Amino acid sequence: MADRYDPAGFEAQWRKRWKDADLFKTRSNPDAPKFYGADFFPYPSGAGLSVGHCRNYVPTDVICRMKLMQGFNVLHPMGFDAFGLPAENEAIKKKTHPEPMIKQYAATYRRQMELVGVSYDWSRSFSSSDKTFYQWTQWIFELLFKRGLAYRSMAAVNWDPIDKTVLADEEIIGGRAERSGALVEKKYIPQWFFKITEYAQRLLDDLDDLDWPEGIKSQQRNWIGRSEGVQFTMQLASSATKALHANEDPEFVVKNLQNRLAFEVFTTRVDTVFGMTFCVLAPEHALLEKILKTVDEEHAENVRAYQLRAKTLSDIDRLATNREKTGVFTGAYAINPVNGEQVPIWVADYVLATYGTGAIMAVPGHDERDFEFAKKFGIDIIQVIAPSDGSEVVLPYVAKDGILVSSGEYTGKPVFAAQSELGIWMEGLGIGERKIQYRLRDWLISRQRYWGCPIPIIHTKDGEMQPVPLDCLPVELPMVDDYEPSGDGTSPLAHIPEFVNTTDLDGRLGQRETDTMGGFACSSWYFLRFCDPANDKEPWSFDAAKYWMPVDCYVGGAEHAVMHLLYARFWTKVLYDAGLVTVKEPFARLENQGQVLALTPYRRPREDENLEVGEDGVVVSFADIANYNEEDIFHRWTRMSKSKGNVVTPEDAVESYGADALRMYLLFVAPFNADVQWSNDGMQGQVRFLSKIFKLIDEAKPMYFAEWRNFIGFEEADDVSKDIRRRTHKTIKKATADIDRFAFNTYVSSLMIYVNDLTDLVAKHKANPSRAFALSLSEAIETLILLLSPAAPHSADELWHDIGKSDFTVDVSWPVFVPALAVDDTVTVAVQVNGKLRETLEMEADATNEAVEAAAKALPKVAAHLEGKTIRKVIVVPRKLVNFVAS
RNA sequence: GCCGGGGUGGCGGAAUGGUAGACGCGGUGGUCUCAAACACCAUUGGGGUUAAACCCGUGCGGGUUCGAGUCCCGCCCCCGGCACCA
Repeated sequence: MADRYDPAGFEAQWRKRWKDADLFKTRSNPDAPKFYGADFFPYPSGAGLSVGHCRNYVPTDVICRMKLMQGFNVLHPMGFDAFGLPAENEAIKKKTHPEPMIKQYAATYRRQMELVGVSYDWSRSFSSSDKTFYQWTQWIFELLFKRGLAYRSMAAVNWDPIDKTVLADEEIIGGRAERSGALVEKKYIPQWFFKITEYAQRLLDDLDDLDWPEGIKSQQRNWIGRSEGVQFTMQLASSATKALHANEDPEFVVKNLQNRLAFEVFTTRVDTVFGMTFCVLAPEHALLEKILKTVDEEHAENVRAYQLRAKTLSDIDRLATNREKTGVFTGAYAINPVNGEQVPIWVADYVLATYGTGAIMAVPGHDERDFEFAKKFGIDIIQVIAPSDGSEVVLPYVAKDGILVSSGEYTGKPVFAAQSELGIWMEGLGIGERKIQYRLRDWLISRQRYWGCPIPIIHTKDGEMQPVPLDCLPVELPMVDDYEPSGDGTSPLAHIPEFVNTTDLDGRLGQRETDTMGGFACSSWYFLRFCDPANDKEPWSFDAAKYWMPVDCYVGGAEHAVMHLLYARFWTKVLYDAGLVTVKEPFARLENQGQVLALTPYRRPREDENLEVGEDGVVVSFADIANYNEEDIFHRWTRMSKSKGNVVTPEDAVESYGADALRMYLLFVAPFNADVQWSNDGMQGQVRFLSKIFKLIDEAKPMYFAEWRNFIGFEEADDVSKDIRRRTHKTIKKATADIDRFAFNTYVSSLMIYVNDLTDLVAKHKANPSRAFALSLSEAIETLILLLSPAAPHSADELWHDIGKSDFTVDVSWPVFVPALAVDDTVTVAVQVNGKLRETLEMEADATNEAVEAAAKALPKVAAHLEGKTIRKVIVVPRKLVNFVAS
């Protein structure tokens, strides 16, 4: 073996051997447990992979390789999220078609993934744009349609005037399109939705049992946004009857106003209902039309003008933070059902048409927003909740800790009691009900774009919608030259007569739906297809999904915390309800990797320059730095991206340092979920470590005895051999547990410690090794190589081969921890006086507490600190610590 | 503002309530070399000392405990998400 570590000399060779042996083909040993490890479905961008992407794939690979060695049947697949806007936009830009383009990009991704030695089973790979895949995406769409979970509805959508497409709410950041940066406009067109709201409660409840990061679960909970409250009816009082009922019994009033105009309000604070001094309708509220007919012209005019303004205001203006409240009085009044009081009805855009009922009761005494509004327009503000301790408060008092005041017969009741009693009272009267409201909206799936999965629906002459018969699927995306957005808001497919014109189930002329599905549809079930990717009869066989699901470990970026994961959970639940899968949740465990940041040079902007959003300087290329004054250049850690020119590719890294060094570096540099700062020095450190291992094994090889396992039990162990075995088994325990808990940095560090220790021991004993030493060293060498194998598989196989083995390390059993061999003979005991460390003490591991205490007390330093003091108490933690409490 | 995650040497980071700073990077000194790079050895939280002893140290202020980076209370700062959700 070369004494210099030379990855270029062996890494490629091993990759070829793995491929020739079809080493990573999914195995199905009937007696073995299964492990399904998956990475998020990547879009294969034209820029190719950076080392940043490897930060996702390498750790998943490590845990999958370990599971493989532990005897699991491992499903470790990779495929490509090929449909969607990014691909389409790039193809347009490059004046090519997305189909061949994406194929080529995917091939590059695959080549790069193979270059770093990731153990995917490529025989199971597919792209979401493959007919054999999207046929089943359509199949599932129809399943949803038939179950009443897919519907079409006229809806205000977010129109991106640059991409000329409709955006989901989630694709908009601060009123601008996430991708194009365009100011988003509103547009009304018919849209397809999935009824995810029907699953809101289950999506919320089932989060509890998932082994996911708390932050992600919490984001999903917020997104679903459950709130409990009361929805009740507000009757309108005409201005003529305004004074009429002022002092009458509320129940009488309510009963006698049944035929009037009315609207519903939802509140989570029904306990504050006696504090209502006005109510507010959203400008889009349907009832306004009717209300305006009952009021004088001046008020009606004002309201109409306000409605118009609200409509033309872009979302960015309307939702701008800290914006002053606006609104107008309608001239009409509504009746507070609990006390018969009449309150003015206002229109204001701080009430959202899309949440709750689009109308609220306003209690300025106990709600910040209502308070602000009342203050501005001079509306009464009254207090109906007071702190339990009787203290004075400044309104608005929004805390729920308190009792009701000035609230009729409810005065004196605690907030929580009043909430439930008022709810029950209203239910009894039939004017309201206790209700649960969700913030979650239905999932908008339509895209008016070409490059997506066609929605398999036929519109008949009578306006009926029929699902395309299952045996006619897939509805193929036609291969056309011109697929650019039509710019009129319809899909490019709408302009292809051969596609649109078809016959319906009854043989009459019909038209195909021309919208395509957003990419989230594909990524909501691809993990099921991996279970049975070649199936041409059904999307997956029940048994295959039953065997492999759920994904045991799902790894990807936290940026998909809400959308992808929520949608995939939703589809899984629907499929569960349909009896097609046996799991209610697709991903048992989720891990989010951190990003890889690169140090990027910037220059200070010139005075007249406009900066990119969120930037405080202009990116300069590394080559250009020399052209600027030193004081005008500064560096930032930013995400690697092509536009910043700071990308390090796997090719770069592998060429300079080797694939294993790259893998080791990514694992070691920081905890898995933390962002890391790319460093060539860090890479060099891993090269150093790997070459240390090669050197160690080269040194130890003369003492290596392949049959150690058959003899080690019969040889009397000396202190050194016991020591080696102790270190070996402690390292097995630590490495195994660390990989399982995604603590890859400490896994690598435990190997470093192990290598350092072994190197010292070998140097010390190689001149005169005992037989016991050689045997335990042989165990150590094999263990080291095997423990290294998931992280640095090329090196491990090279070393394994070098000590005379002919199999691949992934085919060898993972080392087994033997607790008895890891037990310490002697331990270091910390000796404290009054909690301060004064000395340490070597003791036999089985020394009694008394012996330890006596030995500790006898230590000169300890004795000095105890001098002249009385020992009040002695705390002995066996094998760890003695603490003398003295004064 | 609300929700979530964090704040530990020059840097990345270790640490079931029990020896803070494992492991690595960088630095310093040395060996090798004509020289450099690589590599190797030693050293490396701050103060203090010839060397020790000793003192100070995990964002800040309190508390619980024999003992707190770790638990509790109150703040400050950073990162991510949501943002008029009634």
